[in-house]
This record gives sequence, C-alpha cells and structure tokens, in this order.
Amino acid sequence: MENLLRYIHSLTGFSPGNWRALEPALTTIVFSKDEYLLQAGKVCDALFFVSSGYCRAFYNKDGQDINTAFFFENDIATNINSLATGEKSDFSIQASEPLTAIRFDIKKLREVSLLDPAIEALGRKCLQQIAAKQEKHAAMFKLMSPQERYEFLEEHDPGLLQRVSLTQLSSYLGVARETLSRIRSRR
Amino acid sequence: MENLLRYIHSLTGFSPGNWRALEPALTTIVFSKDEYLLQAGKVCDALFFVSSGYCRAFYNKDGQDINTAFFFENDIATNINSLATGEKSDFSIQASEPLTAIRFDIKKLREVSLLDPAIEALGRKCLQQIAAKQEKHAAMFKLMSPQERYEFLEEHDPGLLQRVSLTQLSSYLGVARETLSRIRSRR
DNA sequence: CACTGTTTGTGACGATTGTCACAGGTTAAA
DNA sequence: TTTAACCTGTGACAATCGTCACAAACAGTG
Repeated sequence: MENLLRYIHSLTGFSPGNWRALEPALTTIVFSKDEYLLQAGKVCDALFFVSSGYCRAFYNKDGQDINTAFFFENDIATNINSLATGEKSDFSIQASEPLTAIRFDIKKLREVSLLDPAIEALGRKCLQQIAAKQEKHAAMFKLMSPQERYEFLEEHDPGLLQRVSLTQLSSYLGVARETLSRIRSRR
Repeated sequence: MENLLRYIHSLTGFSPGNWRALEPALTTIVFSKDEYLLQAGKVCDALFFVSSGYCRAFYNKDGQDINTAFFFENDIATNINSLATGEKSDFSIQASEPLTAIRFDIKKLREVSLLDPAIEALGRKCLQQIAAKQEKHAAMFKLMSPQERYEFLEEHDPGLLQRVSLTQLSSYLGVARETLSRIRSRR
C-alpha cells in the first residue's frame, strides 16, 4: 500500500481526502503462481497495481503462448483496449510467481472520478504511462534486430532479464527459444 | 472542421458551449508534401487531427528512415511520450502528401481542460484510442511473420496499402524493400 | 538419493530474409 | 520529347533464423 501511495504521488498531487475517495475502488488480492488476473475472452473490468511478484500478458497463438508484456512491482497491468471499449480481451494476464496486487475496480473508479478531479487526473496519467510504454516497445521491434533487442533490454531493463526465464523471454523478443539461447551464448 | 466535429461526437458528448471553449486551442494548418508536423529533437507541444492527406511518423536510424506509423483522415498524429514528459521527440512526423490538419495546442488544451470536464474527457478518450492503437500494432509484430503482417493489413487496413508506396511500407512492416516486393509478387 | 518433469544448450539442416547489383518503369520538370 | 530522379522488380549469394532432435543441467518430491 505504501508503494501505491509513492506511485500515485510520483504521478500527481494527492491529498488525504483524495485518498479516502479512491479507497472504495481498491481491493488487495493475493494470487498464487499461474493464477489469472485476466482471462482471454472475458471483458477487462479492472487495473492491477503490482505490489510484489510479477505477471505476464500473453496471447495464445495456435496453442502456443506468446508473451507481450511483463509487469513487475509498481507497474500497472491491464488491457486498455478491453477496458475502454468493453470488448472481450484477446490476451490473458497471469501471475508468473506468487503475486500481490491492488485491484482498481473500473466501475467504481469512474464513479469517483466524476466527483474528484485528482482521481480523474491520476487515471489520465496512468493512461499516458501505458501509452508511452507501448510506443517505446513497438519501436523496439521496428528499429532493432533480435540481438539488438536483447542488448537493449540488458541496458534498459536488466531486472527483467534476471527474473524472466529464457523460454518466457524468447516469445517476448519475437525469436525462437533456441535463437535466444544462442544470442546469450555468443556473448 | 465538420470531420473534427464528427470525430469528437463519436468519442464523447459535446455541447455548443464545449465547442466554444475548445476552439481557442485549435488552428487549421496546411502543410505541403514533405513538411514537418514534428521534428525529431524538438519537444512535441501539440496534437494534429488530420483533415485531408496523410503523414508518417519515422525514426532515423543510421541515416535510414524507419516508418512507425501512418496517419490518415480522422487520425490523431502526435508523440504521446514527448507530449506527456516534455522530453525531446526521438522521431519526426512529416506530410507524405499535401495535408490539412487541425492543430490542438497542448498548453491551451490543458487550460481549457481544467475549466470544462467535457474537454478533459475528450483528451482522455484520445489517449485511450492512441494507446489501443499502439497495443494492437505491437502485438502484430510479435504474433505474425512478415508475410502474415502484410496479409493482416490487406484485411484490416486495405486503404493503407493503396496509399503508401512499397518503399515506405517496407520499413513499417519491418522488412527490406526487396522482401516486400517478393511478398507481393508471390500472391 | 533416486525419480520425474521442466528448462536450457547444441548440432544439423532447410527456409526466410537481407544485401548488393542492376534493369525496367514511372513521374515531373526542362 | 528528353532528361533526371525516384520507385519497383529480380537474380545471386550470404547471413540469420526456425525447426527438429536430443543431451545436459536443474528443481522439486518422495
């Protein structure tokens, strides 16, 4: 909970009153490894602030998992598309280790946003962060070769490389597991 | 201008009063082919609603252009990252044909947002749309081969294929110009 | 410690792609 | 019409990557 407060303060000004208004929209949830925060085919109705542990977002293509994102401590995990449009999610979010998250119920969040501009502002900042993250990630694929993408992560997100297994990482980088193993071995 | 009104109404409710409040933030700008809407290295301080013509977003990597997005009529072109953080843009946006755009000045937009919740809501919806677009585009790269990406565009965005030249399109799909030429010829 | 299941490393081979070089087309201006 | 600049198609060849197969390393369990 202290992490969440720090996170919120890093984004926007927030008074004790704002906090009291926000609180009814929040629930702390503990997930065991492999439990789902969001299942493909269901409508996404919440954001999750990761307190401890981490989770992954993945598509299932022809029976194979393809990871598109990892969310660690102080990240917000959700499906913006599904959240905004009410359409079914086409990917899942699943705990990769035991995970504690603070769930933001979107319905309640919208209610309190109408009453409190600071909460409204918080929501917008979150959106911006998520959009910015997507933009950077998409650019990585267009600008770099598989090896360069790996080196980019080494420099900009070494924590991710340490925590995510090779198998999980390979689809995230868009290469075969074997190729990633060889990229690693030749350095 | 009518296009912009239609676009706004498709996103959120808007009264004549809201429109009057928004108008001071807007300017109509005509760009000739190859003029810049945003230059890499400068801070992005506006959003552009494309009225007619189209433009491209591109990175320059080792002297070569790599296109990351195309914006057509009724699209919003901007750099979310630079807009939100005030950092310099690491890509440019340039008119690919003569282009008319409505410029949303971000400074003025923020001012009127504070006064009018409907404008605030509009801004948030735009953000959502942009984030959603990014998410889909990034997924395309992880889930598909070059040929599949081309076929995906044929199905979901045929207009883009008709208007963008092969050379411009190739970097957008992440393949060499020659490879794209061959993908086209073998169908 | 042995057993089992999972993850990682590696070799061989074929398929795809990038690069280089050049030819044919198209467009626009002189 | 001619010229020049640009875009597109194509062949040859090398580099990279994916796939398949299997061995080695590791983790958890009884």
